[in-house]
Amino acid sequence: MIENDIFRALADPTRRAIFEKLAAGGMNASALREGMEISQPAMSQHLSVLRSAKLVREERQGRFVNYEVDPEGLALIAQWLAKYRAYWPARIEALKVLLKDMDQ
Amino acid sequence: MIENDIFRALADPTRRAIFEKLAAGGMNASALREGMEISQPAMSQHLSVLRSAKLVREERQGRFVNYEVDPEGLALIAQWLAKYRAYWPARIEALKVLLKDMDQ
DNA sequence: GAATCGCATAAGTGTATGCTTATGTGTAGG
DNA sequence: CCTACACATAAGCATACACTTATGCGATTC
Repeated sequence: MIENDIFRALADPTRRAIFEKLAAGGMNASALREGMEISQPAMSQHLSVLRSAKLVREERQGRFVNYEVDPEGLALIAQWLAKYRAYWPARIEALKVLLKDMDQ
Repeated sequence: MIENDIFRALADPTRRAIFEKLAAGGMNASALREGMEISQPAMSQHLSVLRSAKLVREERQGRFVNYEVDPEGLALIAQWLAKYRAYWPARIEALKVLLKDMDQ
């Protein structure tokens, strides 16, 4: 179940930080480690978890591996969230922003 | 960090099932257990986790405790998701549904 | 082609998590 | 009040998880 992979992946604060960093622009694993006080194997393992959750995707570039946000994971979260739209409060600021951006 | 509580709460499939059940209508803990093969303490513990994640809220009714979906948790997920709207694919079906529902 | 670099994988370890059984707490009813 | 009921909490246990160190594997570079 992919939903399980997604929520489990996001349950770890380090992985959310990695994801947020990637959201600002794709980069390789070494660049991701900069300023993050995390070992190389740990980063590799986190990226593996994010990858199987479809939150991140990789692209080999020589001996580097460039990582970037995978929209598929985000879309799946949006789908999950949409199931409960009956319970969304009418005027949450985030939703207004969301609406404005999607209307474009 | 509430984000942490939310994603950790949703990382468990049993808790997502409980949440989904409550989304169909509020009910007490005993009613929730029906058809779920889960012990009474386990249910109580799961509800406690969902409660501290603001995904569920309680309302005492005599010796029963009625549980229902708390919109606050869902709104927080929406906020988190909104941060990455730049990566949402243009025409995901779920997002269209989402947009349609939020408009008007 | 040997060394180095970027990254993945293996194996081991402490801690968190979800369960269990047992017990506590508060409310309703006879 | 005394019992029964709905639920919460405590304590213990097996497993999952995030980390570590060590090693493997391609790809570049000299």
